[in-house]
Order: sequence, then structure tokens, then C-alpha cells
Amino acid sequence: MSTEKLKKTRLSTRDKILEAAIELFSEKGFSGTTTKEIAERAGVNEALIFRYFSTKKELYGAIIEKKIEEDPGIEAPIKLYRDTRDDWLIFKSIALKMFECVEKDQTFLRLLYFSALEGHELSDMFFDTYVEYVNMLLSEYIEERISEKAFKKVNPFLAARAFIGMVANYIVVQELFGERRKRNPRKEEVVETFVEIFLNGIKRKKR
Amino acid sequence: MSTEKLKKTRLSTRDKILEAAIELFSEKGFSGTTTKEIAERAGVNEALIFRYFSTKKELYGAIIEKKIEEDPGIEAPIKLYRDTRDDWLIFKSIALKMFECVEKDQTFLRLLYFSALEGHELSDMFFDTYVEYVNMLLSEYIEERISEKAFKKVNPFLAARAFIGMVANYIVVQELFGERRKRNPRKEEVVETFVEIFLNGIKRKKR
DNA sequence: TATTAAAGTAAGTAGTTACTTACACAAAAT
DNA sequence: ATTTTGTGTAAGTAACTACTTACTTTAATA
Repeated sequence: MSTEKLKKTRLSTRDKILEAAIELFSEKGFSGTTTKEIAERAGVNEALIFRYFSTKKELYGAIIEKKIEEDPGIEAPIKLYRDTRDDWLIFKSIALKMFECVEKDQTFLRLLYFSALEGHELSDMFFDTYVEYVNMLLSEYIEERISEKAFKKVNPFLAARAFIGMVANYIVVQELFGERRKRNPRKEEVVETFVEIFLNGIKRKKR
Repeated sequence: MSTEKLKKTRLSTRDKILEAAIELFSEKGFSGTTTKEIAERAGVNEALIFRYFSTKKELYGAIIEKKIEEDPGIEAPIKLYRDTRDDWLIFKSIALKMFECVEKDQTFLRLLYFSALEGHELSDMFFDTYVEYVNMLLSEYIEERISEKAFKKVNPFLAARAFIGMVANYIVVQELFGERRKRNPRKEEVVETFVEIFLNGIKRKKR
């Protein structure tokens, strides 16, 4: 018996349901997924789903909460490197962390977008945890750098959005709009180009 | 009788169905919308839907095709102003055109994202028409400006993505993740900040 | 005026949906 | 030894799904 199979066996019924639900909801959205399918993929009886979660909606809520708790810490690099004032390092590692985040979990982006489009009540919290929080931390850092005269005077909130936006949109185009098929530039080239454009754009020129 | 009412009356049954379907599919996606609902909102008998479109999926295809044909020409400014070599004007008007595009049609962005997530076969064409085509034209322009030594040597494709990404992501955050509620910076400030950061980042410094 | 075609509708259909019920089995607690 | 508890399941249910049928009304044409 392979370790993988062993691992599967050890999963509690509740966890098997959650895992199958995460996969299916991320593939087809809330209304595109049936509880029957979830039960089949989890390998459990459909009625069991309703023993653990009283409604399909509650199950959906549970998986979004789970994703929110599993926060991969895109903001880690900024907290870690802030004091070095090494802008290149900070922005580069934030971008790389964003790439890493969707590479590690293929369901993440789709769940985030599906939950927003389908209007789930936890969608806002999901979004705030992953996107707004990072943007806030980053705009704080940019504000500091402006007052240190290292960066030009710009709206720090918009500058942060600009940088996060470059990276986020690139990832979305790749992951959601299937541009993966084409052989794209290496991740490192992408990140370095974006950081270069951004930092050149915002840094004060030395005289 | 108001002109609006008159206009409504003049709409053919087929158009009434299409209009209702556009609204509903953009609100709730393909699998979240029922043909009964569409008929109710259009004010026609449900059976009529299937006289004009043989399946629900075909109706969905028809509305996406319609949207593709209605292409609002985000690429117009670049074609129009390319020869002026006025970078500020060109990039600013592209960004403004992008804002304009989603302001004029509230259903557009949601349909684009829903069709991609739900994996409709026309989704790629939809995406190509609105996003890839503009990106291509823009990267051509950037390439020219690089060879004219006006811009730095960067990957033109990535530079175009960077700019489009800033703007697109800002709009998506506003429209899809309901950041409209907060009173945000004026559109003009947003656009000017983005263009400033981008052009400063990519322009060669004069010596 | 008679004929035909198009536009519209009520009432279906078979299959699916989220969710329930009633019951079986095994281990732990009494 | 017997009750309780947790875990599982087959077989339902009522409401809903996309889609059809058979029929009527309206309007254009000959």
C-alpha cells in the first residue's frame, strides 16, 4: 500500500467530504456542483454530507473558512524585510510569494473568484485576508519610503494597487484564462521585469 | 407613453430573451440561472426560449457572441494616437477606455469572468478580443518605442501586461470584489498615477 | 375570403436537485 | 448484559430542472 493511499485512508469522513468539495466547488462553482457529485468523489454516502453540514451552503462556507485560515502569508516578506529598506528584495519576494501561493494550491484562485461572482457572504473576508491586507501593508511601506524621500510623492494606496495589480492580473490571465498552454516567459523574468518597471517608476532619481 | 417603454415594446421577442439572459447570466452565471427565470424577466413564455434557441447552452453562446461583436474598441486610442508618439496621451486614453468599457456595460466584466470560470467554449475568443488583442497592439507600440530608444530595453509583452494589469486589476477589485462601497480616489487620479508610474518606469532618462 | 405561416401558451415530461427518513451495525459506556 | 453513541446506508421526498407537446391566436399572403 502506497503512502498516498494510506494517507487517504486516514482521512476522516468529514475531511474527505471537505477535500472533494474544495475540488468540485473550485472547478464548477457553487451552483455548478451537486451534493451527489461531492459524495461520489469523496467516496461516501450522500446522506453523510448532511450529517456533517446541515446544508450545501454551510459546506461551502466551511471550505471558504478553511481557506481563509490556511492563509499562506503573502505579507510575510514585507514584515520580514521591511527594516532592510531593500526595495528590490521586498517587492520581488512579494511577487514571488504570490506566484507560489497559486502554484501550491490550484483551487485557491478559482474559489476566490467564484465566491466573489456568486456572491457568497464570506467572499469579502476571503478577499480582505488575501488581497486587501497585503495592499494595506504595502501602502504603509510605500508611505514610509515617500517620507524618507526614497520614493516620489504618489498616492501610496494607488501605488500599492499598481504593483499588486501587475502581478495579480498576470497570474489571473495565466490561471483563469488558460494562457498556460503557450510557453510563457519564466516566472523570474516576469517578476524582475515588473519590479524593475515599478521601482524605476516610483523611485526618486539621485542627483 | 415614455420613450423607454416604447423602446421596450419595440424589442422583438428574441431580443427580450437575449436582454434578460445577459442580465441573469452576468448576475448568477450559467448554472445559477434557470430558463424559467429568464422567461419571467423577459416577460415571455418559457417555451418561446426554446423556439429561438434550441438549448440553454446555445442561448448562452449567443449572448457571448453578441458581446464579442459589440467590441467597444479599447484598442481605438492606440490606433488613433500611435503616430503622435505622445506616450502620456496614448497610455492615459487606453486606461480611460478600459474604465469606460465597464462603466457603460455593467454585465461585461462578470460575463467575461463567469464564462472563463465555467469553461464556456467561446470564453477564449471573448478573452482574446478584449484582452489579448489590446495587449498585442500595445506591446507592438512599446517595441517600436524601445527601438527608437525612447523606452528602456524590456520585454515588450511583459511591459504591456504590466500596464494593462495595473488598470485591469484595479477595475476588477472595484467591480467584482465590491470595493465600490468605499469612496475611492477619482478615476482620473487613478489613471494618472498608473500612467506616471509606468512611463517613469519604462522611459529612458534624458541626459 | 381562404390559406398558410408565424407567434404564443398551458400543461405537460423525464430526469435531477437538495435534503430526510428509518433502519443497521459496531464499539464504548453503563 | 444492555443501553447508548457514533457511523453508515438504502430508499425515499417534494420541488425544481431543461425541454416538449399539442393546441390557439394573430398576422401576412394569395
